[in-house]
Amino acid sequence: MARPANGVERRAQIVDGLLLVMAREGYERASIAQVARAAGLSPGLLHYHFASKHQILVALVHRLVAQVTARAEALLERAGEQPRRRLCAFLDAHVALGDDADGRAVAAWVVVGTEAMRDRQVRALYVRALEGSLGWLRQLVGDCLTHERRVRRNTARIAAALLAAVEGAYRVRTAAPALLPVGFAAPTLRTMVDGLIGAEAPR
Amino acid sequence: MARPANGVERRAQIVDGLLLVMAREGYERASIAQVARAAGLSPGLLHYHFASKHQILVALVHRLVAQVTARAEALLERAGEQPRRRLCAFLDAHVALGDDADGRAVAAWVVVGTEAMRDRQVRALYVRALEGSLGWLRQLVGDCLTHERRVRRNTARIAAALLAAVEGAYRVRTAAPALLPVGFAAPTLRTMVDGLIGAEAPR
Amino acid sequence: MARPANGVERRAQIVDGLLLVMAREGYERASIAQVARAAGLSPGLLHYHFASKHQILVALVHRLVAQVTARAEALLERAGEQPRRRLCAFLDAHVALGDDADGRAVAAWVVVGTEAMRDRQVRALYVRALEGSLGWLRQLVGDCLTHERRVRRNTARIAAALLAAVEGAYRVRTAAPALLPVGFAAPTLRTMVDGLIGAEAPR
Amino acid sequence: MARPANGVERRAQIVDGLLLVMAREGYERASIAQVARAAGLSPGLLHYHFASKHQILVALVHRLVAQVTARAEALLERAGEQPRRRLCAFLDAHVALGDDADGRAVAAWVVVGTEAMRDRQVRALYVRALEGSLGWLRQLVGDCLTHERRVRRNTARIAAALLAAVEGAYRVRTAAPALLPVGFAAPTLRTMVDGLIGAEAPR
DNA sequence: CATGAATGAGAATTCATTCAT
DNA sequence: CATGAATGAATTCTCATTCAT
Repeated sequence: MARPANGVERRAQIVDGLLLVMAREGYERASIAQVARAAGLSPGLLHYHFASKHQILVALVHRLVAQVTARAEALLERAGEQPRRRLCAFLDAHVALGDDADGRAVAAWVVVGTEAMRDRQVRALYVRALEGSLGWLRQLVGDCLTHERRVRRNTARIAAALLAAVEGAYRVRTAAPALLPVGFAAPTLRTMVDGLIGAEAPR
Repeated sequence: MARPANGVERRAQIVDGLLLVMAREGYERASIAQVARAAGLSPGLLHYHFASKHQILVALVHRLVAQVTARAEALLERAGEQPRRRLCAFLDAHVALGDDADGRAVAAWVVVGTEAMRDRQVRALYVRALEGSLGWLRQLVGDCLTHERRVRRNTARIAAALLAAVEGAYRVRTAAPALLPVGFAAPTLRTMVDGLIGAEAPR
Repeated sequence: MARPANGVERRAQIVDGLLLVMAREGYERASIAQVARAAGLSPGLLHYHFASKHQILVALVHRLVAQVTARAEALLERAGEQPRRRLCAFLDAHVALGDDADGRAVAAWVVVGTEAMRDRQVRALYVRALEGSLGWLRQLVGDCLTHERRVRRNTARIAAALLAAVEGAYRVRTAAPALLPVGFAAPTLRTMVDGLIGAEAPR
Repeated sequence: MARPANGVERRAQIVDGLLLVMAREGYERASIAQVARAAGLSPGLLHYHFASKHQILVALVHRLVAQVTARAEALLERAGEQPRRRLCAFLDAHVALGDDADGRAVAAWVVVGTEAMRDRQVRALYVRALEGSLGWLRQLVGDCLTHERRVRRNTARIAAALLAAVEGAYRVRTAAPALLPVGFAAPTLRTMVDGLIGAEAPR
């Protein structure tokens, strides 16, 4: 047999490279050469495994979405049955990020959101991801309200507020980390949950 | 006099051009030629009035900040004395945007936030702007709590949550307008205010 | 005023450069850098005046067609009324080419014909040019037959035969000049005319 | 035995692949990867059997020449002794091509002719092929004239005219099939034969 | 023989910036 | 001030060729 097939690993390696560079430089300035260097590969190889730089970006978006989804599932698993705990676990999965890798993933996600403005395919994936999150949030918020015997009239609005706060926290932390330091977003969102859920009238 | 006004107008025209193109294409892809066309000027002239493309971006950031500041001041002026009304007026100044020009300004602001990741100067301005907003929010939230005789322990956190929600609303609306349509962010933020302020314990 | 507008001349210069290089190397191998050098311009300037290499090719095709058309018109003008002389003048305009510039134009035309195989736009222009020639040939051949009181049944076929011979003469001369030396194609085509017209039955 | 036949087959397969792709894309744009795919082989294998892409082209030229030669011989065989019939049989071998494979071979031949402009080796083969055809045509035209007791002064010219018409018919049919549809070239060439031979003076 | 990953040179194209007019 | 032509570096992408397996 020949040099063993390694398409999957290489692609992952390349996507990692883009993640790394993009978190620092943004998408446009993440040149193929830089990404290749970050991945420890030759520039030509990137185009052997991906048709275009754009396709690497698409693969990266897929990966970021899968990552946060997996994280959320894991935390929900451990969170048990209590609705408030589940809601907070879901939010933690998104914002309670600590190490450098997380920071870079968040930065990359911020860049992705901006690229979504002008790129159909990225936008479609980005919107789908947000829709997914919004769906989860509605479910989890609704569960809280039901469990606490409160009116559910504002479920959608509360979910949207939480989603916006999560996305905003990413942005703020990435560009202005001093304003919203690591470990600050999670309790802030808990305050939001307490306020938003707690303010709903009993049924 | 060498007509200094002309310089000011021209600069404003150019900044407008960048705003327009950047809202569509992002910063890197907003070429000088495109910006010049959008501004109705010749490409060479842009480098007569600005030393570099980067300086146009800096001027644009200044302008976006000034715009939203002016807006907030105007709304606060009209809001009267009632603290809740003042807080909501400030938030409205940020998110209750309706026409196309506003949409483009928001999109440009989102791009600015992403450029802040990699550009010292833009970051400094962006952070200062967020700090300014955060300061106002702390003040206004604190006023509400004081006025309603509630504990002020969570003031900073509530302000941060509102700031994140505002920035997040920009992002979501720009890339996924269907999820957070125009006219939706403002009431959502009012729900947040009601929840976050109302949940604080009486003093 | 600024550096004087010179778009037309520059474009012509660039098209000349492509003609020169393409006659030697073919279209694909005629790199922008080579064409620029041949034209005495910087590579970037080619893309200032043309959106793409392909557009230079299109402009070149237009020019080659215009050139041979002008040539044919001039010769027909001088040929007078006699139908045979007019037909031969038209054919001469196509094949009685002598100097180096002509040789390069013929070589470029051969390359164009091959590019027409895979390029819509070039094909459209090439086909239109051949249709034009065929139209003229039908007219001129028909005139001969009428004037000599012969049946006109084979007009189309004779015209097609002459067109094929002309295009074939280009090809053969370009790749194998020894087989069909300069100054040989014209009398050969006269022989064809004599044979093809002369063989038609009297009416 | 190390299965030498395999090598021959593989080489033929590869040449087929080039023929296929080249008829569509031209030589430069026929990438090794495409040719390999068309041949159902792996890219690496092409360079095991051929030292370079160029060598595949050379092999293809050999094959195209051999094919048309074999075709001509077969038709001459069946044409019997009558000189006119033999001449027409020879021309038919070249232009009376009907199926897709023929069309592709013709297209490839057109490409070869253009590559001959800039490639010594290809030019040598192309010229030799044309010389061969021209030799045959001179012979066959001469036989006709002799048999019909006509002067042979124009033999070379008539042969050259027929050769040009054949090569031109290839070109026109490939790029502008509507102008010279399949099944049209053969009778057109017969008209030429009739005209050119018939016009020669009796001896 | 066969595979397909890997390389690196070179291609077209873009574009901020400069500058002659 | 204003123009738009000109430059050259950087970028993405292609591809013949090599080579480890």
